[in-house]
Amino acid sequence: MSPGATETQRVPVKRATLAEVADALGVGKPTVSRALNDYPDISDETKRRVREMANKLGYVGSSRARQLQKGAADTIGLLVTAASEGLQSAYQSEFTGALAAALDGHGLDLLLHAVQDPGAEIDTYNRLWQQGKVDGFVLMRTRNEDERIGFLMERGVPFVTQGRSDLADRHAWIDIDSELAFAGAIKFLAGQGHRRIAMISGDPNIYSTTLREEGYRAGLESAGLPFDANLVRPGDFSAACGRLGLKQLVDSASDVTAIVCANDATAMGAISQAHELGISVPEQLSVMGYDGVRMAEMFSPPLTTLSHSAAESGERIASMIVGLVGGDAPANHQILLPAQIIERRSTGPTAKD
Amino acid sequence: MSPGATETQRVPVKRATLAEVADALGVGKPTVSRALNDYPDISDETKRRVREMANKLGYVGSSRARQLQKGAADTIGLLVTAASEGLQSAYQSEFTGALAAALDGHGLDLLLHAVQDPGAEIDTYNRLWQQGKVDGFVLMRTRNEDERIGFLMERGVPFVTQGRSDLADRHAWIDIDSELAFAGAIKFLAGQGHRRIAMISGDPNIYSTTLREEGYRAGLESAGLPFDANLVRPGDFSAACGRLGLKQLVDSASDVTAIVCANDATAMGAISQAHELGISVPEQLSVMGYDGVRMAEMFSPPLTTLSHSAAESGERIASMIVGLVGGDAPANHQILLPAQIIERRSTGPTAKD
DNA sequence: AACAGTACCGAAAACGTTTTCGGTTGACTC
DNA sequence: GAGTCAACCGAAAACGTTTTCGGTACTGTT
Repeated sequence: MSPGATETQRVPVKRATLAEVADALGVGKPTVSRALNDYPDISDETKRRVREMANKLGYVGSSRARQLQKGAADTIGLLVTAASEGLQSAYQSEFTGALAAALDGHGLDLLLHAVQDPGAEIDTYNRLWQQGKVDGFVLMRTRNEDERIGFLMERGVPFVTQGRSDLADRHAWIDIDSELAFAGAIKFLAGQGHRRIAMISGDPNIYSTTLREEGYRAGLESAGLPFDANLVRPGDFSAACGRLGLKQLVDSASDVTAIVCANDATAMGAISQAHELGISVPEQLSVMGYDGVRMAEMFSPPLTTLSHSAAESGERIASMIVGLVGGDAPANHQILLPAQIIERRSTGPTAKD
Repeated sequence: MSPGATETQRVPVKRATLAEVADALGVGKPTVSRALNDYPDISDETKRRVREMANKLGYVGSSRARQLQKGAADTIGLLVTAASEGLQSAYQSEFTGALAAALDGHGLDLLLHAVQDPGAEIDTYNRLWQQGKVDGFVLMRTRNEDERIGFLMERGVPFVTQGRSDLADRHAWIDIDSELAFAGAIKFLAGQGHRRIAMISGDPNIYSTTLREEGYRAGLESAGLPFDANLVRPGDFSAACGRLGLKQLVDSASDVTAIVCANDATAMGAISQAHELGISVPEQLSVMGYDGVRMAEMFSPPLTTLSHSAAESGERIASMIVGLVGGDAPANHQILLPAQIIERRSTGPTAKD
């Protein structure tokens, strides 16, 4: 009804400020601040009145001013490199979603940054930290000689890695016991009669790749099977390398009856290639994945895989980073979670033998 | 080697401040500020000296203080609802990665927030905006009666939606012409001899779902095929609904020879179910997806799909939101992009007929 | 020699919180 | 009735930038 009604549409509604709430109530700013933050030295009656008025005015404190004063951003940074997998990988994105949800539970937001130029990665960590846009970081997929870890450790920046590293005893991490998992996978396959079990591995720069290969090797050994270097093909966690790896294995080692893959995407690629080559899964060839992404269940055939929970990893990491930002020592925050075999229909007893 | 070496580990390195740079140079703070921001009223010589010293001291301006003064956060918010697909969906996560990368190109960061309780969604938009943590939003997957749109419009908050809405002429959006795309898909399938073409649709709450169905219908009409309501099955963009939908179609309309799906995940689910039922794709049944996610290529059989580029959508949206935050009128920012058929091996000429 | 004009720079205010430190009130003790 | 103590609140400073507004010094003009 007011004459200026039409204007309100475009005018960016001015946010209420702390001083306005204080003035409206005839009290001081600190009183309002402390009342809203539930300090003990404000009477219940005053708290009630303050909250009421704040509500009435639609007051929401400026996080910008709060950040400046408190020195905290209530935000955790997560960098993905556009070049490498980043959010392209199913597991990584499931994990990212879970992490964001878990952080929300702690009142933290997640700052997602995609770095284009790999050379600018460290700079970006530095900038986000120095600028004060984040209170800490989560690092996905630790790498061999991971320079990010040393960089952040030197500066005392709180961070948690997903995956161990060479410096694992000195920083916070969460990881899946992939070594044990792959050893278990071999045992499982050997138990189904497989004798020639190949592996399509992951990106050699990723720390966990070596562990997975060692698990494969250990599993072979404990099953009394010989290790044959020709049976482990390099990869990069993509579906494409699964296709390629399978092709190579078929050409060079046609007696292989089972393949374990570094992750689900690779396994799907391998199966897809097998189908094209007229090899039926699991009748002629068993294929196993790792991670247990949602899509694995819907693949054809549904994928047998080594599953671990992105939601749990996300929650544990969220708790950890909260602790670290609060001043906890990193060495107290190290968790190794197990993966478990989910048997579906991409594996089965071998026909040969 | 220095005696205090071990201490540096934990001491949070104090960040250099603007005043320190100014003092070190014997100039005033505004000079440093303007020099670093390349204002014209600072001599080149002074700029050089300031930059040099800033570099030497490792100075990186506090974005907290800057935000408070400038009133901008240089951050765009993206909310995903944990309940619905969120980052679980392959296309959504590809798009999110692309968006983050594109925003980076404009000097913006992306704040990713996962809302747990759907009822708190609007509150979260409100909070992030009022707090000043973000300068604007990107909304994924517009819904029917999308309350977010009205809420943000009323408050003059800059935002871009991915997908149109009832209020499409009054806000900024980018969308794929899915109606045209699905009509094209039907034409394509009809051209291969298919006469009974079914559809497994998407989440009925999502705005685009209706458009896709209308495209299906229009395609049928222009191919001279009758519309049969029993041939369109409801869905929710998941692989699970693809499985279910296919099962139902096989049971109730066994003469169907082709199916278009609301997205790739649904198509993969449908194919996986078909395989289990002993139906071969594409010999007995053609299946088509939508979105063109990366995994589609690696599926078995590789998926014929209506593809559109997440990277392009991300870039266009990034440019748009930059403009809007800068004060552009929303009505100038509306883009409809085409999808194109990528023919792979999940479709083929029908055997019947 | 006085003036206008230009190029460069600095003091102080401003952004909106939280913290520090002290001040006022009333109840309670001896 | 002076003194002590708790409970509650406010003025001013602080966080680290950017903006406003003006000031100085020099150049060139009359």
